[in-house]
Amino acid sequence: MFDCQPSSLGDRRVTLEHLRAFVLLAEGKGFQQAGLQLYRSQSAVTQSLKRLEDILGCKLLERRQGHIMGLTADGERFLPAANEILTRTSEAVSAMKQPEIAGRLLIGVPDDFKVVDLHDAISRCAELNRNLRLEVVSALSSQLLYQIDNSGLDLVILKCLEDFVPSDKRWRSHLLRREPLHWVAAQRHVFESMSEVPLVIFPDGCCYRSAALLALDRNGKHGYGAYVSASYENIRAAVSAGLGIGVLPASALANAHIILGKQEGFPELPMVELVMIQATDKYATKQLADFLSHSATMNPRNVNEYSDHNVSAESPSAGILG
Amino acid sequence: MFDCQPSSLGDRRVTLEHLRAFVLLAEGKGFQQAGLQLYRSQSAVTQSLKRLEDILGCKLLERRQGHIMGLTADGERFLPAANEILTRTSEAVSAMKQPEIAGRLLIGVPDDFKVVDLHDAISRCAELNRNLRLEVVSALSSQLLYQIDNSGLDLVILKCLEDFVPSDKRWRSHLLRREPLHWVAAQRHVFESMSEVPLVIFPDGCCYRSAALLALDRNGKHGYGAYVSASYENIRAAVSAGLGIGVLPASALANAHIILGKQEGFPELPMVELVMIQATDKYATKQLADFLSHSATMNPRNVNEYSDHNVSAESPSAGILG
DNA sequence: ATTCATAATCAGTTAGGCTGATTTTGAACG
DNA sequence: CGTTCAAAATCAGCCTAACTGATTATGAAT
Repeated sequence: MFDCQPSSLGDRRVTLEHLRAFVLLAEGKGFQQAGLQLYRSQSAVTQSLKRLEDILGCKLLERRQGHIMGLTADGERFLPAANEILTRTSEAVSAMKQPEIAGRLLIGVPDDFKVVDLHDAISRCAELNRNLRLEVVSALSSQLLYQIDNSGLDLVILKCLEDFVPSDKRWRSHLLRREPLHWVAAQRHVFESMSEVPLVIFPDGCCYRSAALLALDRNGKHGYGAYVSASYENIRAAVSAGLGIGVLPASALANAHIILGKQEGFPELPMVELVMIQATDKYATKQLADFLSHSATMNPRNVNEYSDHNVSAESPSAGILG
Repeated sequence: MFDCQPSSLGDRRVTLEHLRAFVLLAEGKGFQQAGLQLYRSQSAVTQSLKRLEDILGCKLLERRQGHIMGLTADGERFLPAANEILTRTSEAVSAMKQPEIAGRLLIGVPDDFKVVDLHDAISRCAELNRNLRLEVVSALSSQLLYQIDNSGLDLVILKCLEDFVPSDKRWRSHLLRREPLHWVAAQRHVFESMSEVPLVIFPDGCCYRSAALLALDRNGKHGYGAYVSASYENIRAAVSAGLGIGVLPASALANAHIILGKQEGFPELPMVELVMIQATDKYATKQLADFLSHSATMNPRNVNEYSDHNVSAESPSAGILG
């Protein structure tokens, strides 16, 4: 009965399952869908979240009864922590399931990609394997590929277009993430009406850039770099400021951005992929690859968080404003 | 049946209760004792740990069947992660139980105390309360006390002797930690045989220092600073190197250190306390104080970790001292 | 209004985990 | 060596938290 002793162990009533339910629900797919992923009934998910809310003493989900819902302010506050806890647990457990990773490994990561999550995952891996020495090299995706043979990289993570995924038979590669590429801008533009397209774009060698130029070419249009930067922050800011039309993957959109699609006459862009390549066949390389590919950090769910509060991007929270 | 789907949610079989059992057991108090703290039977704890070990696929505890036991290498690897997960969960949950902390608070922390844990807790608090702006000021404990009135500090954490705990009625204070102070050295020394005592000690203003000098005084001995430093690292190293006799709290001992007690004729030292004082009566100050005092980081269990592997500090290795 | 899609509710069932008793183990004695 | 002791492992039965399935409630869309 007195379940709530103030022991240093925290409130023992919350379980990881509660957090999982919440995190899944926070994606806004609904109770039914969440239940499917948890191998539980819709009813169970409902009760689970209710229990969690009871324990925390606050509502987490905004439910305008009936259809869809968004997160409450409290929910928004709790979500990052819940994700963090689940990620750490998942990583710690899977790290224990295999022998300790030891040795020295060289990792190549793209410097034109949002890599903070990646860095977190790498550092947690090092924490769980104290005898593992990791060295990270950062370069443009296009260059990393060439460096594999020269620089003795063990594991390489790079982004590329679905049309051109490097598939050397010597290497094992894993698809970490896959998402659509979009034309984005601050306001609506009509493709046909533009003679030249002012692009807000990454430097030469970036595959987003080549995809964009190729697509324009095919449609007999000419694009020019109105704003070029290797930093996501800058690119997003430039697009928001209306300096031109950007080319960004779904996860990198700021909420001020508008997607230019068929209606505006823009050609379709290919999917982009984040690929991990095992360049050496050391056992430790394989282990590290396993760790990273299983890491929840690589999960698209954790991707869509930016500096600006990207609250419930797809729920009708607009209602609050109007 | 197929409980182990490789979903991004991790292995759903592990529960926080498993981790709690493990963490408690890792302290080496035994299954019975752990059960008591968990309000469970010894049998339940045994089964819980067994299940965890089954799931992880490795043994965590070294059990020389019958009596006491230590951690296996795997257990050693898992413990920090388990602690981290429990700490974060506990903090996140208790943070949600109260309204968000907002505002700007000034915290004073002692710079002559091992404060990394404290810093971690503070930064996690800031993460859970994005509208809270925390500013940390570091100073000697003795100085912090005087600064309360001048510097507008909201919350002050300082160490002091049990004999002199500042207890102004205007302030609410919490005891965070309490532990014995010891004379320590690299080898055995006999108190009586020393004319002057070479001390490895913190600078003037440190309460360990005053406690030591007072104790020597009462016994008609004279001490001098053979090595003075404000850094714990330096102090420990100097003691290990045999430069003199140190005065350290239990949690700050390196494992090469020997405690000099009654047998050697050394006088008893007072207990030292880590005290937190609410200097302003803002609501946010109270909330922050609650957060920090409930934080598992403040738990003595998490304290005893130093650079050198301080494995099983109080298991039968105590025999070394006696 | 009707339909549809979804979430909430409720009662009955189930299974995971707990308890309490018992057995096993190893250490400490004489 | 056998005895005693303390602590962990094992086991069978039980209990409760949580799940299921059916039903109801709700709001949006037509």
